[in-house]
Amino acid sequence: MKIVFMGTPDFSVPVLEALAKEHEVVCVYTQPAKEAGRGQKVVKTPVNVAADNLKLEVRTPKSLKNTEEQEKFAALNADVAVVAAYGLILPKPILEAFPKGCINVHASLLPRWRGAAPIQRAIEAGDEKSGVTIMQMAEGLDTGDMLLKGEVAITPEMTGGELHDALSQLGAKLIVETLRDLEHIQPQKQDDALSCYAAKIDKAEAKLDFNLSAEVLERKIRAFNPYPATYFMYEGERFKVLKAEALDGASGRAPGSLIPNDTGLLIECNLGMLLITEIQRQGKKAMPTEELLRGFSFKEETILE
RNA sequence: CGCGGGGUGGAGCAGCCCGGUAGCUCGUCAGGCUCAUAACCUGAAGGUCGGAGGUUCAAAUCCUCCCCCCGCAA
Repeated sequence: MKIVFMGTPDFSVPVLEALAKEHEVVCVYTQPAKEAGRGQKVVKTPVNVAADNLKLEVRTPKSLKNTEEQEKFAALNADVAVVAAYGLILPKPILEAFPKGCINVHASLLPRWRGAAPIQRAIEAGDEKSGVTIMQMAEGLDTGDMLLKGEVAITPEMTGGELHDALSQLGAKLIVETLRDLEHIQPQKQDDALSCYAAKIDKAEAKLDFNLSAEVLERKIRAFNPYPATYFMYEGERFKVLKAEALDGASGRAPGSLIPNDTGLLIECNLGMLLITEIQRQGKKAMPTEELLRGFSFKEETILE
């Protein structure tokens, strides 16, 4: 089949690569390269880099709302467009440009977790499973008819990064299957009553609030690992928290208090205690808390805010 | 030229501002104690202080350039 691929971050790359193996990818749409990172260098998106390696044509329009871009898109005369975390709203003329329309690879078991950050939200909410849904795109936000689904169990230790990678691989596998059997698949409507939305991750959420329970915090820490990574402030310095264990019990101290102990960095929460097991100081690499504590000490009477 | 932190024996840190024989916690090795131990005691090995220049009687410490790592912000 002739396919137009639309995607942007790392998540989309395996999907593009899988498609390129079996089909003719006539063009790749991705977000424009922009200034990013230290030194504000202009950086191409991961999909752009992958497409370059595959020697595919790349287009990076800032918007698809104008008729000129829409006509250029339609002129590709593809059979279908595959969209995976592209990051742009697709107007109706785009959705209807090709015979098979636009098919989306979404990182959740729809209708649960429509929207921008389904991977992190699923872990944060304590879901026991996540997955990928391949769907026919419609005008609403992730509301189109579903074509194929695959599940991934969320284990008690799984991080956002790990789930991301697993879903990315699964998505690549499922989109290939979907295109193979497209003629025979019966689209299924989503039950809007069961839907919920995965709001974008706000940086402010990444700061740990010890007035929450240890259990909730542990899930957030896992969900936000590796990005954007949760943190707390200690004497003006930011400490990223990558991993932790929620423990039962209480020390009787105020939430946020450091609890002296032999094991490691233990923090009182509103309910339960949090044992930080992997941590990262500013300017340092992430490391087991145990290692940091060999050369660095937190003052015992500290109460983190 | 977006802002900033850091590279010190195997690991994590201190020392650098106020140049002058390299320190702490842990690990490793040897010995001791012990029914025993990731416990305790004693001793030992191990570092051209990221690299190259410069200043100086003397540089981990001051100056210049380079390499690598990371935080913020996007």
